[in-house]
Amino acid sequence: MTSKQPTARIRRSPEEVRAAVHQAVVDLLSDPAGEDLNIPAIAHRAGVNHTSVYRRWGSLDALLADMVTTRLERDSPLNDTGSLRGDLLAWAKASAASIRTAEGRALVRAVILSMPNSPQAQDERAQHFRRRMHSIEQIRLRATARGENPPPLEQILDQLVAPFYLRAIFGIDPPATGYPELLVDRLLGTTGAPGTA
Amino acid sequence: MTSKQPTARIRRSPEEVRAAVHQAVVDLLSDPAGEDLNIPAIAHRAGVNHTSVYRRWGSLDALLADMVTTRLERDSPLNDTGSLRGDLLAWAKASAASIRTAEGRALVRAVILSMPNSPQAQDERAQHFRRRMHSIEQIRLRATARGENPPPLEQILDQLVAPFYLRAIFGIDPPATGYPELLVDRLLGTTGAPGTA
DNA sequence: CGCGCTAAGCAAACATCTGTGCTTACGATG
DNA sequence: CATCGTAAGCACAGATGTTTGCTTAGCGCG
Repeated sequence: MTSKQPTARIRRSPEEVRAAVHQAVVDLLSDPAGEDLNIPAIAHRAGVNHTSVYRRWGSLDALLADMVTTRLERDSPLNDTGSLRGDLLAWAKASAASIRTAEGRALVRAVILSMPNSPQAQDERAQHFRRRMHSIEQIRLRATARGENPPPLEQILDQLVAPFYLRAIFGIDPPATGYPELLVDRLLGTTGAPGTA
Repeated sequence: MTSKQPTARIRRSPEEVRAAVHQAVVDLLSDPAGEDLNIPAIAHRAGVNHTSVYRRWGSLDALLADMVTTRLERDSPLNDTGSLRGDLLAWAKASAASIRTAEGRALVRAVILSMPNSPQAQDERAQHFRRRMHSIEQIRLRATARGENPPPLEQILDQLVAPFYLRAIFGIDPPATGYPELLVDRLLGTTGAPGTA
C-alpha cells in the first residue's frame, strides 16, 4: 500500500505556472511576516517545483521584472476622459487607491527591487522607467492633440508621480480626502500657461 | 620557511573593521558590475573575516541600516542659513549634488533595501523615515521660531523630498541648472492659494 | 493515432551562505 | 608589567540556494 506510484505526478500548464508564481511573488512581498524573497520560497508558495522557476526565469531579478511588467500592463486600463485634468486625475486616483493596498505597495517595491546594479544599470533603469511612464506620455499626447498645453514630463514626474512613489516606498498613506485633486491642481496651477482648452 | 606560522594573524580594530565594512557596502552598491549584495561578498571586499560581520551585525538589513544612519548623520552638516528659503535651498542643493554621484544614489537605494517586509514593516518604515526627515523638521522648527510660516511637512515631502528620491531611485539626473531653486520656489510660492506669487 | 516538441516535475549533486566553538591579538586597567 | 575583557580571525559544520541529468505529461501536427 505504500510504495509504488512513481508516475502519479500531475503537472500544470505553463500559463498556470506563470500566474501562480507571479501571484506568489506578490503575496510574499505584501502579506506575510517579513520572509525574505527567494526562489525556493516563491516556488513553494506557488506550489510548483523550484526547478521550474529557475529554468524559466533564471534569476529573481528577471522574475520580478517579468511580474511587474505583466501586472502593470494588466492593471493600467486607464483611458481618455476627455480632458487633461480628467486624465491626470484618473491616473492619480488609481495610484492613490493602489498604494493604499499592500499589494499595490508591493508592486512598487518590486519595481525597485527588480533593478539590479548591473553595469548598464543606469540605462536599464531609465528604460524601465520610460515604459512605466508610458501612460503619462499618452496623457500628454492626447492633451496636445486636443489643443491643450500639458506641463512638461519632468514637471509631472516631480509633482505627481514622485509623491506617490515616495509614499508607496515608505508606507505613508496619502491624506484621506482630496489628495489626487490637490496634486493635480498644484501641477496645473503652476504651469505658467496651463489654460485648459 | 613555509608552513608554520599559524599565529601570524593580524587584526584590525573594531572601528577600522566597521569603517571598512561600511565602505565595502557602498562600493558594492555603487561601483561594480551588478554583483549582488551579500555578507560574504561585503566581508571579502572589506578584507575582514565574514564571521566578524555576522557576529557584529547579524543580518544584511541591520548592516545596511547601520551604514545608512551613520553616513547620513556624517553627511548632513547642514545648518542655519538665516531664512527658511535659504535652509530649504541648502538642503535641496546638497541632495542634488548627492544624487549625481553613484555613491549618493547607492545610499538612497540602501535606505530602501534596508527596510524589510517585517510584520511591523509599516511602522518601522515610517519611523525610519521620520529619522531621515529630521533635518527637514529642524528647518521647519527654526523657521517657526523666526516667525516665518513654513509649509506643512507633507507638502515639503511631496514637492521637495519626493522628486529627489524618485530621481535617485531611477537614476534620472536632475536638470543641470536651477533645479533646487525651481523646486523650492514652487514649494514656497504655492503655500496658500494657488494664485499667489 | 502516432510522432515529436516543449516544459514541468523529480532527485541528487553542487555551490554558497550562515552560524558555532575556539584561539588569540589588542587595548584598558590597576 | 601582569591581568582581564572584548572582539577579530580561523576552521569546520550545518543549512539553504542553485544547477544538472533525466523522465514524462500535455499538446499540436501530420
